[in-house]
Amino acid sequence: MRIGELAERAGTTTRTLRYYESIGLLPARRTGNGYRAYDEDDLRLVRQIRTLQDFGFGLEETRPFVECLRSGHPDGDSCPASLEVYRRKLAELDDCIARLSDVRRQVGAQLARAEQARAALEAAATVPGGAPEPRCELTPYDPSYDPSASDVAAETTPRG
Amino acid sequence: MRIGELAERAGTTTRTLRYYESIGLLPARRTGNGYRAYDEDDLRLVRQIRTLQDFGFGLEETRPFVECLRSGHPDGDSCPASLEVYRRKLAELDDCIARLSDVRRQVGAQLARAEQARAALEAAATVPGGAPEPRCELTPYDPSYDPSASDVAAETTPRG
DNA sequence: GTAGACCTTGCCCCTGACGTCAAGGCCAGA
DNA sequence: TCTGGCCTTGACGTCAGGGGCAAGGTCTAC
Repeated sequence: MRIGELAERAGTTTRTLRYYESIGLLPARRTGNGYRAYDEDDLRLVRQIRTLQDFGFGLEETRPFVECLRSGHPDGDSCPASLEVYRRKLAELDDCIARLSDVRRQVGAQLARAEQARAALEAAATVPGGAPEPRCELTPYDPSYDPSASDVAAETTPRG
Repeated sequence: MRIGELAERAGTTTRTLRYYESIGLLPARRTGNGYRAYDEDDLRLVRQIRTLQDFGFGLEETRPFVECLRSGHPDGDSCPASLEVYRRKLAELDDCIARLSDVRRQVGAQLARAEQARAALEAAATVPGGAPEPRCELTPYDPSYDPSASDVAAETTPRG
């Protein structure tokens, strides 16, 4: 099949598939006229990649799974390198969740303190204020708390 | 004070302060020769920004706090807009933690399943007597796989 | 009067995962 | 033959938060 069909069947875009090829993740054979040619195995590779991406894996982290599938294994996680990525990802997730929980606690404490201070002020002088319009922009969570830690989970990017 | 001193006292760089000015977060007065001039209040603003950044706030999210300080309040979170940012951040954190926890659960399940499948395979392969020796950790086109992998004692990354 | 530290603006670079043109090639149907 | 759709490569933009360097201006100390 050609790139348009693969993109449609895999639920992605042609631009994405060309990008995968450009980083060596999904090489494509070519037909006589230069068009990319894919088969059902390539469709499975793309689906494996997208599944892992939904888990927040970066593209580089999907590489062992893709290689595993391409070498003939029935599942992308049948190989030790894939299991290692799983384990590293679990450790990253645990670390990330712990840090976020700590930040949540601190921000919650700051909010409580500031709200109490405001309540005290407003009790002193009752001043009606306008409702602050909340911005509806979705700001993604920032995993770069530690600049040397590889990041995880870009779930808030509208990809799906 | 000039930009170099402010950067040093705030624990950041001159480049960062110029960047803040370029996005309108920290405007600077100018001396006759064009140098940026800052005072102690600006130092407090920068420290407020850095504190919030340590919590994972984006620069845009620090803006209400900075403007609150600049309008004369003793704390950056004395204003309703700042409180609103706190609350939105808390909601984001809760959402993010929930999603990451769910992903963690799913990845953990995948790992357990894949490990069991491998154990079964190796048990079956050991009975005939050959070493399993899977060859899927080869990643031929990958000069630098994970430059920032911290620990986990990654032994299955040959990388060359 | 000059060395050297500090300042200015401006420009290109990086990450990740693509989106969005632009200019042109290939092919099937009317 | 024309039209329209799909394909190609290439280049630039995005978002955040700056890093790094160049060319040149300014100030201070010796």
